[in-house]
Amino acid sequence: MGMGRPREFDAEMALDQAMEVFWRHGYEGATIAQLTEAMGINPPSLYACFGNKEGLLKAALDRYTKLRGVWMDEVVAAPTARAVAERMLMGIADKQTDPANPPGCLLVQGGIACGTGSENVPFELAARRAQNEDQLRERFVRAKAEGDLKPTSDPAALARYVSAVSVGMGVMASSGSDREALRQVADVAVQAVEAQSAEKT
Amino acid sequence: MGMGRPREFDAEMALDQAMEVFWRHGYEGATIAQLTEAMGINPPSLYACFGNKEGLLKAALDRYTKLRGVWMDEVVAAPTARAVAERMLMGIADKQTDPANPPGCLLVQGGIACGTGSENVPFELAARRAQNEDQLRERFVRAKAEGDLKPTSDPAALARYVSAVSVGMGVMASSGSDREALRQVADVAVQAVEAQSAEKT
DNA sequence: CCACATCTGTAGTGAACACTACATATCTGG
DNA sequence: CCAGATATGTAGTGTTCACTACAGATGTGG
Repeated sequence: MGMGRPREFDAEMALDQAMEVFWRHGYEGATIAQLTEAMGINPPSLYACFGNKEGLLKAALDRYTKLRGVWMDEVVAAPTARAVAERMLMGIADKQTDPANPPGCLLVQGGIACGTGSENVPFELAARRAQNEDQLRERFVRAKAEGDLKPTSDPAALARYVSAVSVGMGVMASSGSDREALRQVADVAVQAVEAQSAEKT
Repeated sequence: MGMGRPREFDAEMALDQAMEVFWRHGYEGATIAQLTEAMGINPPSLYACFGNKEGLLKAALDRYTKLRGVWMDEVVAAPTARAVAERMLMGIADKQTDPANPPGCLLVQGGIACGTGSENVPFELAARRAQNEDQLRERFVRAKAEGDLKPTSDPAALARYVSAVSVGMGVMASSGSDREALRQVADVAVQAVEAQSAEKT
C-alpha cells in the first residue's frame, strides 16, 4: 500500500500567510478566497490539511501563541513585577506597531464579536488571552511572595490589569495609533504596577 | 400634494433594538434578517429610513454616543483628575456588565477588524472612541493648569491611557469577565493617574 | 509495472447574504 | 373624493460565501 502523493506546500509557511489574513481582516472578514490566495494553494488543499475555516484559525492561533510564548517567557523572566510590566507593555507597543505584521494583536483582531455560527471564535481568542494572564498572575504571585510587591497587593488583579491594558493597546494600534502613542500608554500603565511595588530599601 | 403614508414604527425604539444586535454580534456578524426582526419591521422600511446597513450602524452609533455623552459630561465634571479617572473606569465596569445591555462596549464590539467592503466601519468606531479621548484630554489639560496634576505630567498620554484601559475592559467584559474583575482592573488603573497627581497639601 | 493512497486543480454546490421591484395601503392638499 | 406622495409586505434579485465532487496527477509498496 502506497503513501500517496506528497503535499506540495509547506504547512507552516502557509499558516504564516493565513495568520496575516486573519490578523488584518478578522475571522469573519477573511474569506476562503483571500486565504487560499495568500497561502498559494487551492481550497481542497486547505480543507484536506486544516479541516475547515475554523480549524485553520485554530492552527494559526497555535502558531501565533507558540511564537508569542517564547517572548512571554522572556517577559516573566524580568527581575521585578515592575520590570515584568514594563517589558511586557513596552514590548507590546513595539510589536503591535511593527510594520512586518498587521497592526494590533491577532488575539483581538481575530474577532471580538461574531455572527451566528461563529460564536465559538471569540471564546477561543479569549481563552488564549487568558493563558497570558495566567502566566502573568503566577509571576506576580511570586513577586508578592518575594516581597517585591506590597503585602496588600492583589496579583490576580494586577495580571488582569496588565492584560486589559495590552488589549486596549492592541485596539489602539489597529486603529492607527503610532508607536510613540502606545509607549506613552505603557509608560503610564507601568506606574500603577509601581504603586503596588514595595519601597526600595 | 400629499405628505404620504406616515411611518408605522418609532425610529428611536427601532434604533435601540438595532443597536443591541450590532452590540452583540458586531457589524459583520449582524444580518439584515436579525436586525429587521429585532426592529419589528421589514427590509424596505429599514432601507427607506436608514439607507443601508452601514447607515443603520451610524445611526445606532449616533444614538449610543449621544446617551454616552451625557454620562461623559458627568465624568469630566469630577473635581480632580484622579476622580475623573475613577468615575470613568468604575462607571465603565458597571455599565459594561449591566445585564440590561449586551456586555462590553458597542464602540469595540461593533467591529475592530472587518472584511472587504466594510473597511470603513473600524475607522468609524475609532473616530467615536477618539471623541471620548479628546474630552478626557481637555479635562486633564485643565487639571494640569489647576495644579491638580504634576507639572511633569502629560495630559494627552493620560487620556490615551484611560481610553486604552476602557477599551481593554470592554473586551474583558464581552468575553465573560464579571463586574468584580472589572472593578479590580479599574482600581489598579486609577493608581497610575494618582501617581501623576500632585501631592495633597 | 501495478494496486493503492493521497494530493491537486477545475469547476462547481446549496445556502446565506445585502438589497430591491412591485403592488398595495395610508396619508395630505386641493 | 381625487391626485400625489410616501410607507409597507411579499417575494424575490444577483452576488458572495464556505465548502466539495470529481478526475487527473504523483507518490509508495509489492
